[in-house]
Amino acid sequence: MFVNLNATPSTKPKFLSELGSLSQAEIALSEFKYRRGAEVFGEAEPAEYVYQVIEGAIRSYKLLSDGRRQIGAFHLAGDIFGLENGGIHRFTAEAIVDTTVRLVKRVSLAHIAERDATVARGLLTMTASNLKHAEDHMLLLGRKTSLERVAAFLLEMDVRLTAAGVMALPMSRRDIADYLGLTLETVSRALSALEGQGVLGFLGQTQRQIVLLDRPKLAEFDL
Amino acid sequence: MFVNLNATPSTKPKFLSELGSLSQAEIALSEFKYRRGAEVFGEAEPAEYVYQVIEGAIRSYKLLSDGRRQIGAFHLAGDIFGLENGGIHRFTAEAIVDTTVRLVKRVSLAHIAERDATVARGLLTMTASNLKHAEDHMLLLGRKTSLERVAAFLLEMDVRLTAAGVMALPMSRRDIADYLGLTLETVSRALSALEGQGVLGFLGQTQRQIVLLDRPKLAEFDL
DNA sequence: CGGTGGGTTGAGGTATTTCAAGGCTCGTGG
DNA sequence: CCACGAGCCTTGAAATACCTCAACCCACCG
Repeated sequence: MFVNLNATPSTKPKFLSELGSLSQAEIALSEFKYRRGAEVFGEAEPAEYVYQVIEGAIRSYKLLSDGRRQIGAFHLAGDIFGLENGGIHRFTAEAIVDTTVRLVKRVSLAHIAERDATVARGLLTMTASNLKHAEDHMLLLGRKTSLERVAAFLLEMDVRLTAAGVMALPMSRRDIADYLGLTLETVSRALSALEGQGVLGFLGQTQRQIVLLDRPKLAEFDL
Repeated sequence: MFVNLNATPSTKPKFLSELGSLSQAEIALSEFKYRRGAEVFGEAEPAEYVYQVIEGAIRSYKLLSDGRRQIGAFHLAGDIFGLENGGIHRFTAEAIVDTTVRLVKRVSLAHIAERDATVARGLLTMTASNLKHAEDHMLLLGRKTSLERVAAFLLEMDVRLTAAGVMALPMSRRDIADYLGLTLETVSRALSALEGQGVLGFLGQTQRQIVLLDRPKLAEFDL
């Protein structure tokens, strides 16, 4: 669709080594670029590739027939996404900002896993780690208050993308809201509340750069 | 703790064949019985066994420090649970009613998967199917209304345990509520509403036996 | 510059929770 | 055999956390 591609068969199968430290088998690798907002793949589409974010950020989500959206995960630099055991994608994936991904053909991966137990174990480990994330997120969505959700979100992102003391969020308030099962206003209010309590501060006026001033206090909100 | 055990080393490794049609390797198998309310394993405990429900029902859940509970799944006859890739349980599992389980030592399973690709694939398939369930449940918890959640729950249970036209739920309203991220009163009201609309009816006065009178109409509530 | 895409904040509305009362079933013990 | 309490469920009324609607601000961009 908007697949603003930029085919660049890479020569080093570095991707594999990320995928759970695998063998050095040769696999067709390419890099693609997606523009902000572009769809990488759609829910229920056959899964032809597995992806790794090189730079940028991806959201993967499900939609209800009336447009309600639930984001299941954000994928940041280094993350692998689009891995499906059955051959069908169960989320739609979109670039949040301009994003570069590396990709491998799913079938060739399955092929390799067939004879290489290390690769097979890597696939299992990745699936299990996605499962753990989903399980924790169920608890958040089912039982946590808005403040607790936002605090948990900040703590999660802090680990994943704070550099030089500041966390630069690629996603909008709406994205955060759809990840946390809230509205964007509620997210905004929770962030303001945390700012008011001196737990965090904003940098620049775009409000996407956050400095965590009091991590221990923030952690108290995340039960 | 309450492990009301009833050790009975089984002789037929039928368990394996359930686990994704695997090989016929010999594995130590046992059956255990848990009384209603008994804990099978606790969250964060080392995972020594993998379990299969023979008869009865299990709930697995997470707790917040203040007691809020989120049930991640119900395990009914035939279901396998407690499978962890890392060696630690991420849920507490309890018997909802008197329950018989079969169990295998986790390590021996991992051992077998090491050399038998079929077993390894079975583990991956199971993990992936747990993941799919969790992903769908995130959408439910994050974005569906109480009526939609209850409708989805009934449809899920209908597939899994309706016999002779009636669905006999093993779990209480509180369990359902903690599965759906609601309160027990809200669940009760939603069920009453569906009954009022002629979508379902109750059998007996324990209210745990449900007859689905209008499946298509019920499905309309599940977006 | 005007418009568009965020973001914040206020006011009011509402779905769901909380609190409370009452009913039914079942097991236990007098 | 009946009384009693515990567990479970339903229903009503009141409270509230979050949502909706709306106004406004700011940055960015053609």
